[in-house]
Parts: sequence; C-alpha cells; structure tokens
Amino acid sequence: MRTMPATSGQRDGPGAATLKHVAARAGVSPITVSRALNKPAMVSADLRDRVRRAVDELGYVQNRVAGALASAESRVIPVVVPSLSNAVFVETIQGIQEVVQRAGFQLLLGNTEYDLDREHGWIATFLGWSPPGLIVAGTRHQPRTRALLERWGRPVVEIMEVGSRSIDMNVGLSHAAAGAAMARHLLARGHADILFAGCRLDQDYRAGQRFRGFDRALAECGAARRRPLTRDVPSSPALGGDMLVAALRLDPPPRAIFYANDDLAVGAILRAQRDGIAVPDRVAIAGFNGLDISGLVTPGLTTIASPRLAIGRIGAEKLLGAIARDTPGPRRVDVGFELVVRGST
Amino acid sequence: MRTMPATSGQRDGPGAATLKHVAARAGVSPITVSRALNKPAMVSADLRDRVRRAVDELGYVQNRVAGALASAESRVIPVVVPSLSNAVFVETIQGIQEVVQRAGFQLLLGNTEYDLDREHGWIATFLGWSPPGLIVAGTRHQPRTRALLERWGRPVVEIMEVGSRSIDMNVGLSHAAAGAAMARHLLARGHADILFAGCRLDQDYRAGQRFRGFDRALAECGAARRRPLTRDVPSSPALGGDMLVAALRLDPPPRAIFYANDDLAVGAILRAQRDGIAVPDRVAIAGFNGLDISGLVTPGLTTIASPRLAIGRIGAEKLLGAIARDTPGPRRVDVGFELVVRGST
DNA sequence: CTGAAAGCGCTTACAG
DNA sequence: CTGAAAGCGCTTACAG
Repeated sequence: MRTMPATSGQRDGPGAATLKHVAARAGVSPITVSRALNKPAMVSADLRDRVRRAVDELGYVQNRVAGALASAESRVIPVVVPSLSNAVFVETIQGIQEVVQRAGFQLLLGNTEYDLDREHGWIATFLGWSPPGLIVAGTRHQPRTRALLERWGRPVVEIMEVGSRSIDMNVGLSHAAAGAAMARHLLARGHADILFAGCRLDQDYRAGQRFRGFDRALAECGAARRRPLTRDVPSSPALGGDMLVAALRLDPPPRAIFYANDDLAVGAILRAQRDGIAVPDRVAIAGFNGLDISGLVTPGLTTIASPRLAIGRIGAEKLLGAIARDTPGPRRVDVGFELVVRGST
Repeated sequence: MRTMPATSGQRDGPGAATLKHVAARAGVSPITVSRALNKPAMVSADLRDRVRRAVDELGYVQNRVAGALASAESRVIPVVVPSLSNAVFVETIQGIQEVVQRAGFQLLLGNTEYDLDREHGWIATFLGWSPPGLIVAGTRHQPRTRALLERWGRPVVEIMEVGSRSIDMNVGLSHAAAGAAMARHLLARGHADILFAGCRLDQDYRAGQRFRGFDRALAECGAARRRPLTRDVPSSPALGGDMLVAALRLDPPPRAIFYANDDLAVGAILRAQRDGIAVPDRVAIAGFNGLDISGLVTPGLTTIASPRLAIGRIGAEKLLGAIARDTPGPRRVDVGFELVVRGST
C-alpha cells in the first residue's frame, strides 16, 4: 500500500532527485552528470563511477521530458497501425519493438482503426513528442498528412505494401502481385471458377489490392470472373466459416474460394471439416498471410506467406539507420512473398 | 520525395510554429493560446475561434514535450507486458488502448520478455516521461521496482492476476482457482489420470499458478498426481501437437491433458485430428484462455475463458479514474473466469 | 476572461 | 576532459 496520495501536476514526490542533486552528491557539475549518463565516453572513468554511485544512492530517474525539450529529440518511435485485432500488425509491431528496444528507443503506439482522419490525428500528436523518426502502416494517407510529414523533415518509414509514392522510406510487398500469384496457382490446379471473399475491402485496401491483382490475372488468363463476396464486419475465423456456407449456396457455387486472409480461410477449413464439406474436391480454399495455424489444419491451407516480422525488423532498421545517418541504402525494400501450396487446393 | 534532409537535433524545420507564433497571428498572448487549446472553457468563444484559425493557418503542432515539462505531467500511459507473442496480452492491450485513446492518452509500450530486470528498466525509463499513471502486467516484481513505484506516488494498476500484495490497484483473476476448477471438471468427467502440460512455468508464473491450483485440487480429491510436462520454448500450436504425441508415449499414458493455454491445446486437437487420435475417448484435452478458435476446432475445446479485453478496459478505466481523482471504487477487481465445456473432455 | 513573470530539468554550443 | 550561461516551448500560479 502506498503512503502518499497522488496530486495532479505534482512534481514527483519530495525526494525526487534531479541532475543537480546527483551533481552535488558526486561533487561535479550537472553537465558532467548529463554526459556521464548519455555520452559516457566523453567522461573520465573516475567521474563516471562517482556519478553512477550518486545515481544509485539517490535513486535518480532521468527526466526524459526535459532532455527531449533541451535536445529537441526524444527516444520514442511512434508506430501507427490500422488495427490490433489482426495478427499481421501485431507481428509487425513485434519486429519493430525488438529492433528499436535493443537500440534504446521506446515504442509509442497509435491505432487508427482504418480511419485516415484518426491517422492524421495520431501523427500530428506524435510529432509533438519530438521523435527522431516515425513508422506508419500504409502508403495511403490524406494529403495534409503527407504534407505534414514531408515538412517535418525527419525519417519516415511506410510499411506493409510497396507503393509508388512513398513519403520517405518504404518496406513491404506488392499485394496485387500476391493476388495474381494465387489466381495463377488456382487456375493451374484446374479450379476454373474462383470466388474472392473478404471483409471491408474499401478500408482494408491492401486486401482490395490483392483482389484487384487476382481479378486482373483472371482476366488475362480469360478465366471466369465473379464479384467478390464481402462482409462489412471485421475478419474472424467464425466468419470465414459462415462465408463458406454462403458461397456454396450461390448458383452456381464456386469451385474455389480465395480468402482475403488466413483468419477467414482457417475458419473455412475448420467449418468444412465440421460440416463434412470435402476440401478441395467440392471446393478449394486458399488464404493469405501464412499464419502458423494454416499448416496445422486438415487439409493444410494453401496460402501466401508474408514476411511480417521481417517487415517490422527491416522497417525499424532502416529508420534507425536514417536516424543515425548511416549510409542510406535503398529507399524502398520489396520483401516479397511466398506461395505455400498445401492440401486445400 | 522530401525536400530537406533531416539533421540531428534540429528544431523542426524553419517554419515550425510555436505558441508565440500562433499568439502573434491571433493577436493574443501565448497563455491565451495555451488555454484555448487545453482548457477551451476558460476562454471566450471569440478568442477560441481566432486561435483555431491561427493554428490552422500556421499548421501549428503542439509541442507535447514542453507541455509535459512545464506541467510535470504528460499524456502518455506506459503499459508494461511480458510478451507480445501471446494473444492474451495483445487483447488486453487492445482493451487498454480503446479506453485511453478515447480519453486522449497515448500508449507507450514496453515488452519485458518475462525478464524482471528488463521490467525494472522499462518502468524506470517510463517514469522519466512524467506519465500520469502506469499499467503493468503481474503483481510479481523486484523489490526495487515495487519501491520505485511506491515512492513515485502516482496511480499504478497491476493487471492479469489478482494478487495479495498489490502496489496500488489490481485487476485480474485467480489463476489458481481457474486451475482448480479445471481439475474438478476433468475429475467429474471421469478422467482420473490427468497431465498438466505447459511451457516455462517458472517465467510464466501465472501458468505456474494454474498448475498449482490444479495440483492442489487433485490432492484434495485424492486423485493421482503427475509432474507437469514442460518445454523450455515459447508456446505454439505446433508444440501443443508435439507435446500430445510425447504425452501419449508416457507409460502409462494420461487419460486427459490440461494444457497451460489454448495455443497449445488447439494445436493438440488439430494434431489429434490429423493423426486419428480419438478425443476425448483416448485422451481428453483442455486449455485455458477461451480463444475464439477453441470453439471452431473438432471436437470443440473445453477451456476456461479469461476476460482479457475486460481486464484491459477495466484496468484502464480504474487508472483514468484515479488520475482524474474520481471516487476511488475498489482497489482490487477480480474479473473471474468461465469454464467452457465442449466436446474435447 | 486575459496577461507578464518565473520556471520546469535538462542539453547545446562555447570556452578553457 | 570539465564547466558557466543560455535556452528549449510550454504551463502554473499570481494579478487584474
């Protein structure tokens, strides 16, 4: 149980030590303490030790806010994503976190829920924290958001898809190419009548790009084309099962379903199994993402593996490189994708 | 493409407007601008409008760092969790994010990877951001971490499990009670010889508490007890399948397996299905967490649903309440759990 | 409802 | 390698 009630806007307790207190205790100037803490190489070993001891004795906690104001740069990296319900973004964030954490940066997290107004709001707010750089999912933003980031002048990495018009750096893959690859695979397997099934393709425009790449490939091959089956709710395995049932009620039913993501597709496989629907004989099923579980269901799910962790890591590394002014390297990295063929097609 | 290369420690571009610029443009004092932005009720409607126009014209972005230094309080809420690989923490973070976001706070994320040294490091760093409060997973910390937070004097919420010795506020459930409930369920079903299977029970001490509650209940009922089957790698569905195979090779094999979490248990069900192992006739399988997918596999997985989203939301609400000095309410909330019985047992 | 003064706790040049 | 001065861009009392 704590002893003292908190009071709004208070300084941190009466005992809260500052640089000055540490300096006094160590018998040096505050500047020296600052250097001993932030740039130890610039200070003699003797002083470094005295400072460290004073820090420990006083329980000194650096005030990052004051440091950031004085230097006009903080150690936080804002990351703006459209969703946390989707394993894809979570794994990407993990990759980012691993890398920036190791370099001593902290992650400030913004969730736009696929709303570009909210995206702008987060980014504007985050810039007020003087971050040394910023990571944002997607290359599609409001013009004012682009303008804001371009004026800002610090490194920006846009992740997830490669886009033609990136603000600064860009790490991702071509979702249209991935959709086309799946179309060609399904046609090559002899599944001539293919339905695309997904959720909110307008908001989740990367899923929309997969559909367009898929549809274009069908057209190029002279295959039959259908309008996509869509639902205006978030993706989930249960929904994928329901969409399977709905698809099989169409007249004529499709011979294959390409789901916008593995959440839906895994749900479809589990539902087929439960209801005794033969996959792929009656209907083939394919997904996108390459979640671990796609390899564990029966039959195994054919999918496209996206290197999510790598996108996060590479994006973070490029950002840190730009912050540290290392040799720049390419401004755009296409991490590619891998078609994983299993029993479901 | 941006026009200007970034320079370390620069102020944000030559055009970067400050409060003063906005004030000059609006023809008022900087204090008035600050109030119009942060406490609009204190300013006349006329001035509020003039300020808003000036802000828009100049593209002014508030410097949160300066604000936080002057007021000794920032709008960031640090959240410290042991893992991002686990859906449980991700959903909890989502619940927190929803609530704090709506109240205008930003989420600063720290991942300890189940390392209490690292936990201390994150917390010490985060306190330097002058947050109004903090959320941390778990009630088990190093003594110096407890001391730091108690001295700090601002609201702290410990989430996930209810503990007897919380620092300030506490929201979670009793993992020992959950483990005991599952033991009693399995015994009642007639599964007399039960194996507990999990990963890193020393690090993931909540899973350890589930085991201890489970084991104590077995003892109380006079049932046979086994040492738990453990692996020193992170949980995953694939591993759950492997552990099923390993368990069935024991002599004698168990009649039921209680997995430490649904990731493992779902993997076991999928593996059983693939390999033609009859569940629950040859071996019953149970999990913990109540992930969506646990209801979609065949047979459905018996599990204990933990209200993860609610833990996040309630934890965040209690924190915001304490920050705003609302009526305190209980310092400890046990959100409970629900045994979900399905075909696997 | 509005403003002039002081200060938050650091770091950045500039000297030595 | 070490230090004295100035300042980062706000907000908090204190007046009026």
